[in-house]
Amino acid sequence: MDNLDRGIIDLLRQNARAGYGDIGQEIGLSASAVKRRVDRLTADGVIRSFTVQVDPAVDGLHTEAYVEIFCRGTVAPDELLRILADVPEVIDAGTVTGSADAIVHMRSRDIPSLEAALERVRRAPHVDHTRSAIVLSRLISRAVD
Amino acid sequence: MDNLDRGIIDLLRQNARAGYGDIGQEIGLSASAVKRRVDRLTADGVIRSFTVQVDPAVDGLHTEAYVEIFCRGTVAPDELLRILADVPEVIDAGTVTGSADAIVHMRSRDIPSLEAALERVRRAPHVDHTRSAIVLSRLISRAVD
DNA sequence: GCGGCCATGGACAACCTCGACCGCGGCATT
DNA sequence: AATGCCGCGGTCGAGGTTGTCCATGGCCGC
Repeated sequence: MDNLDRGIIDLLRQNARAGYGDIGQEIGLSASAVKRRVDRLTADGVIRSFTVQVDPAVDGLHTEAYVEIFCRGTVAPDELLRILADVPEVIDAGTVTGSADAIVHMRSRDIPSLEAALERVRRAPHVDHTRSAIVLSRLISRAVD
Repeated sequence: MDNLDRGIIDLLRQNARAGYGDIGQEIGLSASAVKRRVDRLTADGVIRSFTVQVDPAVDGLHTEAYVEIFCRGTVAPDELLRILADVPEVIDAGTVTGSADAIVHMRSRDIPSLEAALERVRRAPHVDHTRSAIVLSRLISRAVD
């Protein structure tokens, strides 16, 4: 993981379909050297996946919420992960400091489907209650993963 | 925007470097038809960009937090946007229902730099106070934008 | 029915990918 | 210093992919 790798990743972030030759020309490497490095970065898990950013409105995913999860007793992160992994509406989630056990970012088609997804989380074992904040207007969306 | 387009986007989400021929075989279209549709989707802004998902730990961005922002009086979303756009640690943010005015997802190198970024937000005009939940362990990270 | 419109599939040249092979430089061992 | 090893980059060529062209066929309004 050197400056060359970082340069390759920067370029791929801008355009993941860029040719190896083009990338190489940019950072001063041959096409095959670039491919080798990209393969290595992918195998090592540095590059998790090649993907596309799609306009969320097109998916009809207008409705978002941040949900705090409060559990009964102590719950291992693995437990929470198993619950949340089954809910596709969950975009990102993590256990947190503070009174809540976890915060979950959800995105859904509309309020009813968001409510349905929320209900699935609420019904999970150990989950005591949740506290939702529905997103009114998205201000910033810079997330890359 | 039909089922074919949706199929193409689904496949590209899984692997943005997939060949047009492969995609076509999957959804029942020729390579050229697929390319045309991808070009159109890109031109129309449905596909915003082709990108890579990189392990955040590699960037040294280990530290995350969800921050609720409470303002004095009423603040227009534009105002909040201007404040938050200047803070690169902000990954995503939105105004929300509930007692907080906005929720902000931040990612930073370490606690001190997170604190510094938080301080910039707190000092902004109209911001009364904030409430932070630092992420202990990331459970899910499916966000694509 | 007819013409225009649009999307598809096929064909082909240009281009890119990807694996094999080779050379170079650093490093440890002898 | 010489040797062998290892990682890394360059070059090359076969095979696959891309991107453009054109002909075809469905669909709609006239």
